[in-house]
Amino acid sequence: MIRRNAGTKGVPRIDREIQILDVASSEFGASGYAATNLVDIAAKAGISKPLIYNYFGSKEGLFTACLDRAGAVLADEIERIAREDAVAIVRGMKTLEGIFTILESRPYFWKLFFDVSAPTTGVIGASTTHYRDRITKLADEGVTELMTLQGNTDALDISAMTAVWMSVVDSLVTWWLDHPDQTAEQMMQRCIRLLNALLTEAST
Amino acid sequence: MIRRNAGTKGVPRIDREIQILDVASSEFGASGYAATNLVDIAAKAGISKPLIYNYFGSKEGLFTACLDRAGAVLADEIERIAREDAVAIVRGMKTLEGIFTILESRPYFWKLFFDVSAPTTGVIGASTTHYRDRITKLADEGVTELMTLQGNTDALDISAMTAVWMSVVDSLVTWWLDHPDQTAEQMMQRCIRLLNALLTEAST
DNA sequence: CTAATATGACTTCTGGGTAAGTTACCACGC
DNA sequence: GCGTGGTAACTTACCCAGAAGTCATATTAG
Repeated sequence: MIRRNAGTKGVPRIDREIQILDVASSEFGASGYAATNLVDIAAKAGISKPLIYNYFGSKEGLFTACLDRAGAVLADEIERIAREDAVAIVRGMKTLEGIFTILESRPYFWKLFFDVSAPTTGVIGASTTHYRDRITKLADEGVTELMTLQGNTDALDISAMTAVWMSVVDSLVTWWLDHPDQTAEQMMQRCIRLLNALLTEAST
Repeated sequence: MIRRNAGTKGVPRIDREIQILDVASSEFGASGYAATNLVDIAAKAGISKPLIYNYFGSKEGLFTACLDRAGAVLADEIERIAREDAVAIVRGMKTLEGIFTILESRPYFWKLFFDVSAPTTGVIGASTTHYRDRITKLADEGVTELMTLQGNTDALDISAMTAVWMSVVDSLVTWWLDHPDQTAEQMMQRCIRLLNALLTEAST
């Protein structure tokens, strides 16, 4: 029997993997792990489902690969910024700038680590926890610095503040997604204005 | 044939519905729509799956019922607070307090409206949009007040600030879910401390 | 007796996963 | 240059577990 579309199309495995990961990350990020199915991903990538299985083994494997790629990129960048010597709010703003830059072309990266519909066990749970911890640790570090300057060293307060901070980042990225005409520079200026509005309002 | 568990157990429909909605809301809230299955919900409610279908028709119907109940409770409370005369940050804190109080015994209510794994079409999409819009409108109103006091009436700034505010609420609720021993009162005190830390730090 | 509450056992269908084969390319001997 | 065999890239057509949804029937309160 003749299979019109069978056979190699000359795309090297590494390129195809990246292409699949791009599609998968955006689908997983947009709809969550459980609501995403591999046939759709394959269709959007212009390939067939078994190719995904050849390269990633399973749905879990694919998701884990997405997590590993996104986690490495994000954590590396945030770590780089943390090594600079800014503290407290200035450090926060610098981190924000770095994250905006990283996420500009791949906004869904961030969402992968906060997907409630993904398994919390097995490799996915392990990978999620690993990268989320790595990022959270850095955020926690910055928040601890800021809180300590205020004499507040309560672990729960710091933990909650860290969660809020991460969420603020998330919301700004999401907002940016809905306003793609904005540049990174404009986003930064906006953040400064918003911060000032909050601070000056409170001082009255 | 003898069916041990068949027959009424004397539980009126309305009570059973509430009981099912409680279990379902917490399951949907914790794992997302797509990752939740009705057999689990039935098991946790101590009933059989067909009873859910008798009362709610479908998985969609059950989720919609969860949304309608949670949405009404949340939106009513936030509207009530909006009618008070607090403005700016004070209004924000009062809203937060109201939300915490409402959510104390049912923290998953909030999550239902921000479930990316839920369908965006059909009755679920309509209900989600309806309540989310109702809540967002009130948030927008409060943020506009605050920003106007600063002389900032830029629509994009207000829109971004609203997104950040909603996300802050979301993150606090999520954090609370991870720390279920905390009371609404403790959450409120914590928020006040966090706000102060931010404000005093910035003024130095 | 009747209506409401309730279930066991079924069907249907979606979506994860697989077996087996097709096509293109490249290295190598001649 | 030219068969030829090995390998990498790729697909069709299928299997099957599990979750959505249905039906006929059982039990009991009033």
